[in-house]
Amino acid sequence: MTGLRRDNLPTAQMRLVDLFENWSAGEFDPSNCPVRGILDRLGDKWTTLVVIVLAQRPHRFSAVQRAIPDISKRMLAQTLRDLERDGMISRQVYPTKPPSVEYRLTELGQSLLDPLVNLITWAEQRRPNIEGARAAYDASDRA
Amino acid sequence: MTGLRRDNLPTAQMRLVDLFENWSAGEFDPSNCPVRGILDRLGDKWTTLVVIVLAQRPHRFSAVQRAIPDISKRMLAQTLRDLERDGMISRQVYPTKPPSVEYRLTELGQSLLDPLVNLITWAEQRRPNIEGARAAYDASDRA
DNA sequence: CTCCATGGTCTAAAATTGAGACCACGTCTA
DNA sequence: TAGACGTGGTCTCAATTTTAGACCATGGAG
Repeated sequence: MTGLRRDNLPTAQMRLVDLFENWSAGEFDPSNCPVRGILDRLGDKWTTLVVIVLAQRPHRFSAVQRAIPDISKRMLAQTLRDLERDGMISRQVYPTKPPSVEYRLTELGQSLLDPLVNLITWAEQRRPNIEGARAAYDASDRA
Repeated sequence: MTGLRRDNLPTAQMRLVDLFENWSAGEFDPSNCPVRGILDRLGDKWTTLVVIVLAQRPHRFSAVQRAIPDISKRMLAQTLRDLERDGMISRQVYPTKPPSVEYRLTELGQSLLDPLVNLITWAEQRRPNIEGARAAYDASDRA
């Protein structure tokens, strides 16, 4: 019940309602939702950070590691592999001794930068709100 | 070497370069980066999905669970608690028997919808590219 | 009396992640 | 000539996180 009144709804919300209805219509299998499969990867804790680093300029494996000191080699290798598989970055091997490998954003990877910057900008702008809310919550008895 | 030429750089990338330089300037401690703390939560695998569900309308605990069948109660409870702590959703208890609890987006939560929709739109538009890249990668010997 | 639904918590098992050793190779230093 | 170092990783084992599902108190319906 309580159908949704779509008038007076902000644009983003309306869009989300539409999306959700479409998903639900096609017997929405959340674990099969393609958008979710993509969003999941972005939420990988390391993925966005690596993309931001590669947005500066192409990096070699160990340069990325230096830029993100607290990533383990294991996860860095995996993150880079996943990003390459998704076509977001390219991997170029130079046959020097020892061989060096350069990772760089593809056009697809570049195209992620716009929405990513939007999100970061939002996080920056809303940071005071969020930190305030956290402090208030922690000060209350629920903490 | 290869300092960055900032002319001819797309806007988003330039912005990211600036951000990164600011971060690095202040002896960038990635584990202390506030924006990262916020982005980490959004990448929580369940967080965005819950936000999308609550963007439709307020939901009760079990309604959210029905909307996202493959989330465990434990993680749903935790995700909702974290979102409440961050001031993104509000929790309203109605003293019915048994008591029911309603979760709804706050203004802060609503404000996330815009960047979130951008990201989802990007994912939708680029889905063919990404799936194509995945198929190509898996078909190659690296798989 | 029994079953259902409410909003969770708790425990044990499964999955993911992290720390760090290890590798082959060549080059630089002593 | 012997070590040590840097390259881009992989491998193993331990620590952390997530999941599945039992459980709880309450009250209403049958």
